[in-house]
Amino acid sequence: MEKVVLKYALINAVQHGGKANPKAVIGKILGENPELRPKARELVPLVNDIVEKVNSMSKEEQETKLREIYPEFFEVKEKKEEKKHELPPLPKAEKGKVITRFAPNPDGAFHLGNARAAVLSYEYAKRYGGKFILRFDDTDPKVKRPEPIFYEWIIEDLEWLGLKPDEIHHASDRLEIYYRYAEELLKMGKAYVCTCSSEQFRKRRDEGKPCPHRDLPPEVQLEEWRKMLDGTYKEGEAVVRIKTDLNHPNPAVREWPALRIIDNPDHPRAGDKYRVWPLYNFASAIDDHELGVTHIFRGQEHAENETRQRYIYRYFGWEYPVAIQHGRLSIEGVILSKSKTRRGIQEGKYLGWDDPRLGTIRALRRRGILPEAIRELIISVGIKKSDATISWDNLAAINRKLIDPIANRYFFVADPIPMEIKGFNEEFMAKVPLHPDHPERGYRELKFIPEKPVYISKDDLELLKKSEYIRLKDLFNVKILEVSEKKVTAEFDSIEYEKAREHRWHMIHWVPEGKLCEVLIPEGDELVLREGLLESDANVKVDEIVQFERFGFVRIDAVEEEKVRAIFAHK
RNA sequence: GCCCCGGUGGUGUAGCCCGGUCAAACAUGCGGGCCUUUCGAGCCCGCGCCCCGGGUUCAAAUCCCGGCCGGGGCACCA
Repeated sequence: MEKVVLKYALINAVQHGGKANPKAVIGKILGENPELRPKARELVPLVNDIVEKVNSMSKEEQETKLREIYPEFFEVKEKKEEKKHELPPLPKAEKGKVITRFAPNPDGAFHLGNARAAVLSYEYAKRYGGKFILRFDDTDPKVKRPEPIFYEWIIEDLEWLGLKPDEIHHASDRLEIYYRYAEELLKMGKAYVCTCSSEQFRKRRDEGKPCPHRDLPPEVQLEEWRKMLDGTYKEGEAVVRIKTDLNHPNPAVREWPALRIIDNPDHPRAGDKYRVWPLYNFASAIDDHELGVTHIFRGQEHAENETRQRYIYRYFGWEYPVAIQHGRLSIEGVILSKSKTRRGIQEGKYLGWDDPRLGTIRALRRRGILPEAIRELIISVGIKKSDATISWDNLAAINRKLIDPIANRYFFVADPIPMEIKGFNEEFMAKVPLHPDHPERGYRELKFIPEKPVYISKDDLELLKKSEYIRLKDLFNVKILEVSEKKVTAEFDSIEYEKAREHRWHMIHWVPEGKLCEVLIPEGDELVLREGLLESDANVKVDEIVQFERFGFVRIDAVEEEKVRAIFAHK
């Protein structure tokens, strides 16, 4: 045993600068030799002893000794396998039998926060060879009123993200189904029609007392239910409640409401055909069962709803799906809230649901974020109950890796300033690859003409003030003579790139002439507009993601006759 | 007020269920270097974390209790 202890003590000492830590040594020994665990108590003094001896040796002695008793230590080493971000296995998941669903209310655009549930649902369904269902939970024609356009957008955005649903359902098509189950529950005495005012009801509920309608017989309940359906009761006058435990510790789950009346719903799909509408918990509970959903992914805010919905599952003897709640996902400083977004659009602050400052999927797409980047981000964030606020850097880093190889390079000069160059009297064609790592993609050409200025960016002015020489990238080296906000004067120095490198001269981009280009840069709540010149040879197309060298990656948003508009993605 | 969740470097995640191989991993960020006709990419080095306090144990990021902090729910919203 002493030998074993000595070995680990030496290893520990060698690994940690000559000083072994007895606790770590014991841990290591017991970790790798579980059969010694019962003897832990005897081991401690022994280890302390040996560690003390080891620590009094010099580093060289330790190493020599270790080499002598355990030479393998020096052979193995390294081999650090990188494990990819991967989702953990799903509980109770059987191959081919996993059915997940994404159930948005089409009352606003799909955003990154919603995407978390969608991506997880899709990824797991795919992983287990199951089915992914899109269900529009559009049962509130009043407060969170669905709008036709969002039904389309959600499908579009989902497909853009690569999450094509296997089935699409609309809760608003399924009212008859909810009615049937509601009647069933009324007959079973598990639900009742409550005509209390909400204040009255809340008071009783908080005291744990039943409402007077609760224990009326099923015949009466069905009679009342008719009156809800046929219009005898008006909006706000009656509601179907699910019986629960009146003393449930959380008053919020007691006797929760299942269906209510909306007088003139004017629902975008169902019109005025129905006046009794289910609430979220009722519709969702019924649908998840009816559609055979096995695994539910949803936000933490729904944790309590599971408790509510389980009552129905218990009454019908159904098995509740595996429900996984995740925390909220947001991006640093980006507004995701539908109501705030809507308000901002109405006030004219945002350009629309795809304003690049927003966190909607459409906005991210418009900025040049790739769907894979969003998926990767969400998968790396994983299933966690705590909220996650991702930084832009993080998303940008993932996205950059994806777009760097595909984005062609161009020179864009923001806030151009003319630079007059003396001392070079021939035309000179700069030939620059579209992508430095992929010359096979071709070249772009920038022609220098004597007597005509080239344009450089105001952003580089500081650099020019500090340097005596500078290289115009892919052209030649110049000596700076005069610098002002209006004009820069320079003198040709040399052509060779090597000279610039040798002297570590800074390199800036430039443009002999160009087309007008504006770049929209989202900066927090501001949308900064930068205007400048894009090299005239740039054959960019709408939707293309390119890199403006030394400026950043952008997505081309519009190409007009005389002007290109781009949206800034990230550095 | 009542009821649920959570808390690991600046940020995000892994580890926690089942205590030891965690002197805590990965990515991003930041600092430095190499390479490179971009301040891009790539490569190398460095920085930086278990919310606090008790308890259990030979041993706690991990289990238990208390506190603090954060998020969410308490709608005839989803």
